[in-house]
Parts: sequence; structure tokens; C-alpha cells
Amino acid sequence: MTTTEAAVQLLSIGEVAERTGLSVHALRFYEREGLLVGPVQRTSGGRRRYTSLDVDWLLICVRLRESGMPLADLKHFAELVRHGPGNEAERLRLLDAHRQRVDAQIQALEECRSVIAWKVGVYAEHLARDEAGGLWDPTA
Amino acid sequence: MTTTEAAVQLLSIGEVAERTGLSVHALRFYEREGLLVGPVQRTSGGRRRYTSLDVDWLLICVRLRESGMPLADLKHFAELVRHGPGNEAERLRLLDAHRQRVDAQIQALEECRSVIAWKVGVYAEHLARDEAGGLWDPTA
DNA sequence: ACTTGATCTAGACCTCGCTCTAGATCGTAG
DNA sequence: CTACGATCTAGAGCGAGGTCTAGATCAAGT
Repeated sequence: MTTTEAAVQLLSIGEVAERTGLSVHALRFYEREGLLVGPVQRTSGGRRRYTSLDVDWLLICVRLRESGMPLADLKHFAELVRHGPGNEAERLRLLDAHRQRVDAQIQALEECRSVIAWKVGVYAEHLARDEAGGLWDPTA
Repeated sequence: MTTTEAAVQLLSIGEVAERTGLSVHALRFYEREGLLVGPVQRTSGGRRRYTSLDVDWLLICVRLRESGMPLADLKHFAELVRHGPGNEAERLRLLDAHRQRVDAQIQALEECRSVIAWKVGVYAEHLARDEAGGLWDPTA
């Protein structure tokens, strides 16, 4: 037990695709675009080997993307992290700003949801009564 | 008081843009794409005049778009409405399916939000203590 | 009549975020 | 050794959803 850590779990691009939900194409694309924190290791033959840290970062990327963060912001965040300690305040600002946007998004969606639900109700009631006249009034 | 209804409120495209938040370009685009329920009236000179029903429909469109409904679905919905009564069941299905997607979206966003909030907390605490070592661990 | 600003049409163009292709190479199983 | 699937690079292509341009016309103020 000297240098050989029991399985440092290096994953192929295909395996990472499975665990992150990103396609292998997207993974290569993200790398090209500078969205990763560090350079991905390679085998002697040139194949990518991802560490679990790489995967963790990608999982965070997935969450941020799902919640609507543009790739440009993600790239900015990755750059901050890449440049190491000293810019945590900016990272915090970036993330917190995004969190606020997510909050706003949730609120907007909830408003939409209630408008839609109300309209669903209108149709449901209409169908229940089987009234065939006087539609269309878009407001009711 | 015979035929002259007191101001049927016909609006120009610019006014409609203001009240819906859509650009005039987008309004013309939506029309071309068949997203409107009826043909928009025109002045003798060829300028569009929107009724308040048109505006109400557009406001609904805006909500549906905001909540992620693709233009194709919106078009489908518009077609159903255009073809008049008799297909309310399908309209209901369409809207209700969308409502379910919105619910799922809200839930997903809430999960993202909590992941982000947690990470914000990590940075905030880190900054509060002013510890400069041992970052980066993407999981913590 | 003249100027100014809003609107008109048709169609080119743009950004975003991937996705796909071609053609070569790697690596493992038989 | 041979196959075969996974991966490699560089770069083209795509779908969604508008946005913008050019050049003409309309309408209102002076």
C-alpha cells in the first residue's frame, strides 16, 4: 500500500455520459468550450479518463444548465474555479445571482401554472356541461 | 347608440407590443407562423388593427411560451381554437399535459435551487472563515 | 408640400446549444 | 491476426425562436 490507491475510478467518456446524462458529444463539446475545471487526463492512446472530481463538477454543470444558466456563465464560473482560491467572493456572487434568477423563474412558472390550471378548469367545466355555444372567448 | 360601440379599442402593432411584451417583429412572426386564432384586421392602408380578443389570446400565448410550450404546440392549440367548438376535449388534453410539464419543471427547478443554495452556503461560510486552503473540492 | 416616425413585406441572418459526419485509431475478445 | 466497438479530431449542420434589413408606404404634424 504505497502509491497504488485502490481504484481511483477513472472513467471513460461513455461511462461519464451515462452517469451525467450528457451525450459523449456534449462532453467533448463542453471540454472544447472550456467549461471544465481542469484538463481531462488521457490514456497513452489518447482516450479521456475522467476522475470522480471531473464527474462531480459535471453534475453541478448539469444542474446549473437545467436551471437555465447559459454556457457563458458556466464558463466564467469554471474559469474562477480554475484560477484557484482568492476569488470565492466572485463565485459566490455568480451563484447567488443565479439562485435569484431561479427563484424568479419558479415564481413565474407558478403564475403560469395557475393561469393554465384555470383555463384547464374552464374547458373541463365546459365539457362537463356539454355546452356547445358561445365559445370562443379567450378570456373565459 | 346604434352601431357605433363606444371605442372597440383597435390597437396598432406597436401598442400590442407594449402590452404583451412581444416585439413587433415577434408579433408579425407569430402571425406568419399561424399562431393566432384569427386573421388580424387591417386598416385601408394595410396596417394591422388588433382587437382586445387578439390581445387576450396573445397574453395567453406569452404565458404558455414563458412556461416552455414550444411554438409547434402553441400552433396546434391555435388551430383547435380556430376550428371552433367540438374539439374542447383535445384542447383540454393539450393544456393539461402542458400543466403537468410545468409542474415537473417547477419541481426540477426546486431541486436545482436547493443544490445551488447549498453551494452558495458553502462559499459564504468559506468566506466568513477566510480559510484559504484546500479548495477545490467540487462536492463540498 | 414636406418631414418624420410607425408600419408594411420578403427574406436573410443570428445565437444558442448541441448533434452529427468522416475518417482515423485504440483496445479487447476470439 | 482479425474483428469490432468505443473513442479520437476537426469541422459541418441543425432546430428553435426569433431579430434585423431593405426598400416601400402610410399617416400625422407644421
